Amino acid sequence: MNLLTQLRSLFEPAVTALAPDKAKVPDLLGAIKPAANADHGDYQANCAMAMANRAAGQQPQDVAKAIVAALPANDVLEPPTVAEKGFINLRLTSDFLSRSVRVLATDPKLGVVPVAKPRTFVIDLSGPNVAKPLHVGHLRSTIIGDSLVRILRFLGHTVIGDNHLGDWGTQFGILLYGYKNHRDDAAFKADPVRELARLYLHVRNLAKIAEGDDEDGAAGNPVMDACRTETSKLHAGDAENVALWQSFMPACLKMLEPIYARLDVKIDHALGESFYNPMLAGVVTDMLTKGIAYESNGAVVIPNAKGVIPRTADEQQREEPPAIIRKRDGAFTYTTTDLATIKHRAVTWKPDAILYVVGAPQALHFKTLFAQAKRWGYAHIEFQHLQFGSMLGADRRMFATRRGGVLELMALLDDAARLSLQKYEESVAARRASGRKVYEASAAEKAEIAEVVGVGAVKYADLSQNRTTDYVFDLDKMTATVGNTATYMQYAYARCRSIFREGGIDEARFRTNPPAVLLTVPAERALALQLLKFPEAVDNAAADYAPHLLTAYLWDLAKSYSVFFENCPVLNAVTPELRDSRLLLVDLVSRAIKQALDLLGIRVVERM
RNA sequence: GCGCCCGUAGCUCAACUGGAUAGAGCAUCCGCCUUCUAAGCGGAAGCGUGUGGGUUCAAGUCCCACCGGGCGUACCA
Repeated sequence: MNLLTQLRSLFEPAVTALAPDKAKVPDLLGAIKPAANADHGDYQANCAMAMANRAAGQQPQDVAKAIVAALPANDVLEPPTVAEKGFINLRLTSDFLSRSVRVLATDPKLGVVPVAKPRTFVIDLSGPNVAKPLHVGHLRSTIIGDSLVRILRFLGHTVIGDNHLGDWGTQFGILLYGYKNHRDDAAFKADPVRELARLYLHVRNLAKIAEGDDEDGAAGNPVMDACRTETSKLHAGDAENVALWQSFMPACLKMLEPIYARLDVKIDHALGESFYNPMLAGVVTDMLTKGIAYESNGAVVIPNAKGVIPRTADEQQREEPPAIIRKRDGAFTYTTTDLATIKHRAVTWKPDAILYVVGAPQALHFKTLFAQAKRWGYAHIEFQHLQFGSMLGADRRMFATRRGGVLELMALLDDAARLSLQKYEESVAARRASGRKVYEASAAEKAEIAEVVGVGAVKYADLSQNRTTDYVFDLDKMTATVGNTATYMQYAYARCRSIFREGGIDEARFRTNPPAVLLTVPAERALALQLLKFPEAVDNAAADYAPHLLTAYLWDLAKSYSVFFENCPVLNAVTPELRDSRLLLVDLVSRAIKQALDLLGIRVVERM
């Protein structure tokens, strides 16, 4: 049960009775929120200020008092206090917290109730270009998308993860050109993936010599022109190119498996650009027929989001460009593919929403795409471009394959695991030096810890921020072991488990037949409140499609637990009842941390 | 030129449909290991949110202008 929901329904009758404008009641109830400052209580109701009719001399404070007076009798809240400016401060009763936590212990979903109206989401995530190793630039889309899949699914929604592979684009023209002109047969036989990656870079470099830093460039670059010709031939069904493409694909797809396995990411479908290729001509025809697409300068285009196709030089200066869906040479574009994809998804899965977890540079593309897709017949679908900033190299420039030296994702994870192991060994050495008890992990356990902590660190670093700004990639910061990091949460989890292990206690009884919960000191109360906020955190993360709201919750929870851990002996509690109560809290904390981390796609270890 | 995103402590970032004295972590300084894991805990110091206006009972949040940065801007994806 979501605490906020409970509080809002408690306030609803009083606020409805006193609100001058009944239509605003939902907004007013929305102004009940967690206290900004713990000194003010657990929650606060900020509705009185907006309700007071100052013109009539009504003071917010008086309205607040009236609301409080009209609240139904309940044992949820201590008597609310009213602040000078009209804030109503709410503090949950200890009894309510105790009871609620005890109930929570029996709930496998930790208080999260399935949504009343499940929706169907398609989440477009990861989207690597096959034929090239994944690099750090794909990290964000993959793990943010995966986390959203997990969160929405946990809430009871139907979620379809779809990996829109780049398996048909210009990079295949580059590969075809490279393969035909520069291949090393022995290398291709030995490791096709590496050889294709080499060819890709090699051709880029050839083009770069002719053209400087511009990746694809305009007509006139002989190498890129040749590549484009290969792409066109492939798209036109040229037998040789199609055969080569087919021979490339298995290796390309196989290359993706280990990285997804290591990231613990499972994507339901991988319908790439090639899958949609046969539908593209039909899309263009249909859009032309329906009067959505037009011919312009020899190409077929759809209007910009405003519905305009700027034609004059002056218009082109002021307006956003249209999107080309069929080029002058007859080739289709990724806009065409995306339109076909929308149609296919709409027909196949009948989604209520399609979420695109794609970088910010594509904002204009999606703006145009969504606007015209709605006109095309998909106005009932919620389209969201969940954009994120680019990862920058140490030179503050965007990572890009063409510059070479791009950190491949596998290598990144190797480095992260290695760094994590190093930091773990240092920590163990320090503990040993100070005479502290040290858990002597076996080599196999150490390897497991390094992997779980290292990969977790990389994921958490990304998921814990919701910035649309770019950020500089810094592995050392990502694998930091202090502060708001995955390691801190994993450590808190291990400390929970350690208590049960040391005490030789089976946690099952705390879930099936929970003992009474005693909240005797502030650390226990704070922990209980934090545990009860888990559903709220999941709801918030889902509502905003923002995993970082979940990491913020985890951080608060783990911090509360660390304080509890310092102040509250569990196994040596003064009475058996208090011991049981605290064991219940510890078990719940471990479950909440594990569950929240799982929703982020991050694993835990029992000891570290 | 036009459009989008962004600008919050030295650094990295929060701040939930505008709401109380803008919060964390890192780094710095001080303190805490005979008790369940010190990858921990407690404390100190540090910003008034790029600038200038405006709206509002209330602005980091909304509006306008400007400054600074990033990205995009019809035949790459």
